[in-house]
Amino acid sequence: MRLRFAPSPTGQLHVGNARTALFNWLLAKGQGGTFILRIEDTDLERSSRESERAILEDLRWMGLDWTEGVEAGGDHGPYRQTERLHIYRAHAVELLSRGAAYQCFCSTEQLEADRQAALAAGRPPAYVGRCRDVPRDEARRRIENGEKAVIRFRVPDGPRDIVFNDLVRGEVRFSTEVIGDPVLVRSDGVPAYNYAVVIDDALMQITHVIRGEDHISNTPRQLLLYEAFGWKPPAFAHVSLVMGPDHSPLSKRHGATSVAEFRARGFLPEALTNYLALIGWSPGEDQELLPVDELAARFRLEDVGHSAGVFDVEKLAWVNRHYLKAAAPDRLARLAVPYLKGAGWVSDPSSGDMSYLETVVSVAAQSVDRLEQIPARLAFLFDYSAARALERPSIAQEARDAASVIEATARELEASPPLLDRDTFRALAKKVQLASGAKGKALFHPIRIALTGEADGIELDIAVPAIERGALLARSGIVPILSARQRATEFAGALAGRA
RNA sequence: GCCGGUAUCGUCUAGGGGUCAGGACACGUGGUUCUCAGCCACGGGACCGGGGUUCGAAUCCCCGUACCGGUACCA
Repeated sequence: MRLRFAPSPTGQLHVGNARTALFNWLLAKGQGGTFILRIEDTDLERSSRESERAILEDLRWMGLDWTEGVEAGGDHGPYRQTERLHIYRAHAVELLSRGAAYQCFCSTEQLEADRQAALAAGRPPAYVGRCRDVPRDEARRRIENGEKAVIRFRVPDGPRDIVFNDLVRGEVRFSTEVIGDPVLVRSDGVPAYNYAVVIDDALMQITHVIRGEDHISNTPRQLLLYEAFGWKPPAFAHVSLVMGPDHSPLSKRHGATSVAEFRARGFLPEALTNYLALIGWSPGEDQELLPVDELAARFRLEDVGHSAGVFDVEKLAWVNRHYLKAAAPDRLARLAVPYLKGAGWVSDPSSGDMSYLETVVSVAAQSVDRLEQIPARLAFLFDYSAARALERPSIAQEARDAASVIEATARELEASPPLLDRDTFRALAKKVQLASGAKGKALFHPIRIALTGEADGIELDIAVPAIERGALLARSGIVPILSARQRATEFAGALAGRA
């Protein structure tokens, strides 16, 4: 079993295409097949090496590795279409010599006029075949005179149904009557998609073509080409497209659409792949969250749904939360560093800094949707300011009402060693309770406000020791973290100053 | 216009001639926690419409409607 993903390097890898790539990869992985990566860069104006590089990076990030193709090599290369021009040329010459293809000199203006006329008459706007019967030597003469021509495939005469068994949709049928002679080679000598794809899939011995539904009506043309060459066509499977919430094709105005954007927002690759697999396919047994090798083991084309699916960012976020909770602390810390740098709190973390970050990041990761939200969750550590907190009316109000708790906290902390674990913190809270008479919410919430500067956040039992350990960090690649004692003193002072 | 495809809760889906039409996300209510998030429990919510076949249709067939794709010297 040989499968391929063949993107055009004309922009970022779109999640819809990523899903198509994933389906190919899952099938190859699950069935012990080969997954091949080919680059379809025949659109010279829009293609770029930069896009190709970005797409390859996105695929690798998702874990969709290939053992044959661009940058991997293989026996059926080259794997970039612009490096295969000689191959397409040779096969076009063969078709021409057999009369299965012909040169067409029609101008674009003429073609457009034909199209409008056909539309007006209620006929399919297919090429009328004006140049079909230009004699071979006349064609040669015109070419020698410098006239531009495209090479068209000669669709066999007479109405005939082209039928194929689509592995996800079942039998699909098209009449040759609605198929105009397709352009194989453009006037600049570059092959058109429908031609290059057939040559490549055949020569690369692709056995299963899994692609987007937008290619389904190309399939009969391609089948005709396989027939003309006497080649056995691969099996085809057309998967539905991914839509936006309004059920129109997923596009920029729906927000993020590319794999790179989701990565930048802090989605984990295993979350994206797991979620993408769930659009139009179900692993069964009411299970949804499965490791990728398990997905591959269960994946079957026959189980792929027929209808288009809406991309649901909320559900992706839920899947991501699941994997965020499962991720190893050292990995989370590493992944969070760019975001913490972005906030200006981390520059060049030492190994001591990293082990500190491991503990705090992995706690923060328990309660966010995405890595991008981790800085906000950890702002209490790196960006504490009593004065700034008290500028917020609700916090100022609560602090005034609980002034005795805050003062007691500052006083007790003066005499206390650092609160490096939850028990030490609890013991201090107990002393504050005895001194102030407050308990429960009236006790802990003012302490939270004074020590974190925020009204909500991670559990105090964890937050306070994190503050204390941060304050003890050697001068490092992390901004200084104020100790609980400093915070309580600063807060009580600021509160008294305002009164 | 023509050709092709598709249709189960708001969304992703399971199922499929007789089911209380199942699960997940989201949503609502309650519980838990100093707080947010989370977690737990409970709850509301669907077979596109019309015909036909059948004892019985959401399921099979036909028609319609809606949506998506194609109709390129784009892929």
